Amino acid sequence: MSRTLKTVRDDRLEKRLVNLILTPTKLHELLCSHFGELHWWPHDACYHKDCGSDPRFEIMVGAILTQNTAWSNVEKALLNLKAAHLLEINSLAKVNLGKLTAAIRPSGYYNQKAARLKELSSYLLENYNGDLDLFFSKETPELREELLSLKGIGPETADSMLLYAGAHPIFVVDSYTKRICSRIPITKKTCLDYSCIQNHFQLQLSAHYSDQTELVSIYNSLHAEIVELSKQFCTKTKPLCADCPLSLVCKKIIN
DNA sequence: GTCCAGGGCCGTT
DNA sequence: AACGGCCATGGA
Repeated sequence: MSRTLKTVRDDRLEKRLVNLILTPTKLHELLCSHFGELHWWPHDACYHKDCGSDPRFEIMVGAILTQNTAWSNVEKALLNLKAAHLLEINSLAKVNLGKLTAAIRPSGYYNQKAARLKELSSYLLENYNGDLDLFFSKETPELREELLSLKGIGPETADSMLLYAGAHPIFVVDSYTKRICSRIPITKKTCLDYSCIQNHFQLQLSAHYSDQTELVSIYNSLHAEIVELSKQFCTKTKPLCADCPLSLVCKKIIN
């Protein structure tokens, strides 16, 4: 086979591939039409109501508690914390470690997580006098670095806090998102690590939705949709491809 | 009984 | 840079 012929074939293949790549915008449209508009952080749960504290701090606490943990277990811990009036920066910063550990026990990894909550609340108290308005008013990249500098806060936890508590335009990548990206190619080159996926989603979506408030809303709902998709269809071991809202695109792209 | 869930840290290669 | 072990509960 001549070299030119091979190149032509490769070009065709490449063009086909480009057309078949699932963009984040398309993904959102497909999922949104199936699930409807979702907003992920469970703000309708009972511990959110009348707790007399800042819901933003509760979201930050939840972000730490849910690390590699089912949300149902996190709810129990949050209810315990609420009952003990610990969903507040000042009280959490000064509560004794044993009491805190006991309260968050149902969420698992309670020794680590207790230390992480202590670190977070102390940091906010000492550096911002517990003022979350002040804290979240900083620029996104700077804020992200600050959060990442705290022990126990990695990329996903930091980004969850930025998006869901601070309404900053940051797309959260979790194990579900990575799973979807490993099953449906979203770029020409392989893109599976945290920052590659995040950059790609943010670049593509921010070009498509220019309004910042709308962008925050899109990041929020798309993440929620990815979680639902993964839980209901694109499961870890035996995915239910037959009923999946992405089945047509997925088949087309992979085959 | 086994697997898994909205990670992240730390030590080793 | 990449990988493996570790942390721990509760529901399916």
